[in-house]
Amino acid sequence: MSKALPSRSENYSEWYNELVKRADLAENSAVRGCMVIKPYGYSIWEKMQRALDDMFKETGHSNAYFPLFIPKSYLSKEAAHVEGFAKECAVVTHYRLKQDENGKGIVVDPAAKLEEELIVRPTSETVIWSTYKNWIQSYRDLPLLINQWANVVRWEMRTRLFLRTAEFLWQEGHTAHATAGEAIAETKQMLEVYATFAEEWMALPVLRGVKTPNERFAGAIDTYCIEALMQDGKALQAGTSHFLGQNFAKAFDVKFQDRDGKLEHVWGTSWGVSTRLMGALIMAHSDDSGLVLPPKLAPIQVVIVPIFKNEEQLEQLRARVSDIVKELKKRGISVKFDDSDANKPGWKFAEYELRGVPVRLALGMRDLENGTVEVARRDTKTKETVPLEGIVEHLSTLLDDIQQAIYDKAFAFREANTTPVNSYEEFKEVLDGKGGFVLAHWDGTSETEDKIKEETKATIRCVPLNAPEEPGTCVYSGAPSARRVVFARSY
RNA sequence: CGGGGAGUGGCGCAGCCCGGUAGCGCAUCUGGUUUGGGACCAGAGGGUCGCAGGUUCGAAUCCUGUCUCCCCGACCA
Repeated sequence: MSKALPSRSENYSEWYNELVKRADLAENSAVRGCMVIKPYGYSIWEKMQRALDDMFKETGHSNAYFPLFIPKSYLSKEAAHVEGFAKECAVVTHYRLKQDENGKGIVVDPAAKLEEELIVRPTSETVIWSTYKNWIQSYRDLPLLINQWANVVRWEMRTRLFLRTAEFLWQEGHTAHATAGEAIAETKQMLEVYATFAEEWMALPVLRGVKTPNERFAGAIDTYCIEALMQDGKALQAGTSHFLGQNFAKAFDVKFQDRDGKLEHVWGTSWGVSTRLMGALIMAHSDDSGLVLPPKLAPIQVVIVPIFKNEEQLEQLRARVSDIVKELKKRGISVKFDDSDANKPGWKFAEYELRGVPVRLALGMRDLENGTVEVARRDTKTKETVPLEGIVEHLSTLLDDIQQAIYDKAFAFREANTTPVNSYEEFKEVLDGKGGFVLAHWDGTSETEDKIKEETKATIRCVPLNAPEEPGTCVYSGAPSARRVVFARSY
């Protein structure tokens, strides 16, 4: 508890692991690959959920819930889809346990074998489309705009808290439309929702782009994504939005009658973000002292630490602070007054820094006399003494400033770590040096992408949506290319 | 699935090589002194040493088996 965090420069992944545990966000569970999200971590996730859910509602979506279990036969209806997920599915084969006949413990009752095995959902396209078949008959039933908040299971070989766990929490939107154009518009709209959320709430600049066929979602025609850059120079996919074409409509026979009375398959989309966003949030902003949280997602935005020698002094401070607390709450600013006597101020300072509380006030007798308070901001670790008069107003703008400053810092970092290269030599040099996003010409073939991945471990993160036309030649094959794509090593 | 590491009070670890009945730091509890950057003193509670066998008068320590977790790699949204 009193030891310092490992530093980022020394060992980035150890820093991350320790930070997640020490800041009380999550811990490993008894089940391999699964995590326990602790109250402090979960309250950040709840804030994310709230903001996203509001955005989904504003764009016309409704929440619903579909089952955890998927009949095995459903999964195999869309060929590319099974292929993509088959290797990481948890399967339920029995429905009963019984006492072990030779004494101790319980065993699976072999008599209780399921007729058809059930898959624990790795994603819900199949159950949902099998349901949509019954919900959709006419063009009047479209568009169908549904979202669900759920847990999913993907049996990953190697896991890391928040970034890749066997079970994770997410949100998956599944929509059906009358035309391809509408579905594509929906796909792009939701990508923009994600990008806006990342930038405005998480203070995380993201690239908007399209995946190459290699990186595309199993079963999609096109996968759009937002990609963020972490402080160690590795990329992290923060969200995806898929245009499914008519793939699932055909697999599950979902048709509608159009205005002319003709029967046609509907067009689909699906889109999701997960608790992986927590990992992105942590790795993008935090430092060697602990978490740095953007005010909009911080469970506690302002913490007030009283400095006192005895109960009478604490009473005086409490009297002065209670108005401030009331005022802050009135403005929707979450505040904690830590008047516990269990720890000294210095301990509290370190602790709230570790937890990423954006602003800390320290108030002692000296301040009461002078009518001042010490204001410390987490992102810059700077302190200033300001008048108590008008402090609420001051904090309100300060929180906005911090939100912006955190974004600006992350943006500047990304700019400094985005490098155009024109040869394969340069490509490898940048990757092994500073890392980050590498902008390079690519000939558009899977073969080249695979070769580069094999040789450098870098993948094409996306073809940016706003990529300017710029004729050039592929850094690997020398074949002509119309624009640069974004390469990086990634999580 | 391959390579490495580790299972000992709530947490982090030492002890194991060389067997003798478990120790340190943090945390907890009590009392006191403290309080503007991780306080100090005194006292107290808390562990069938991952599990199962074996060797031995005696096993945290030696032997065999087994389970689990973590890290690196392969795999992968």
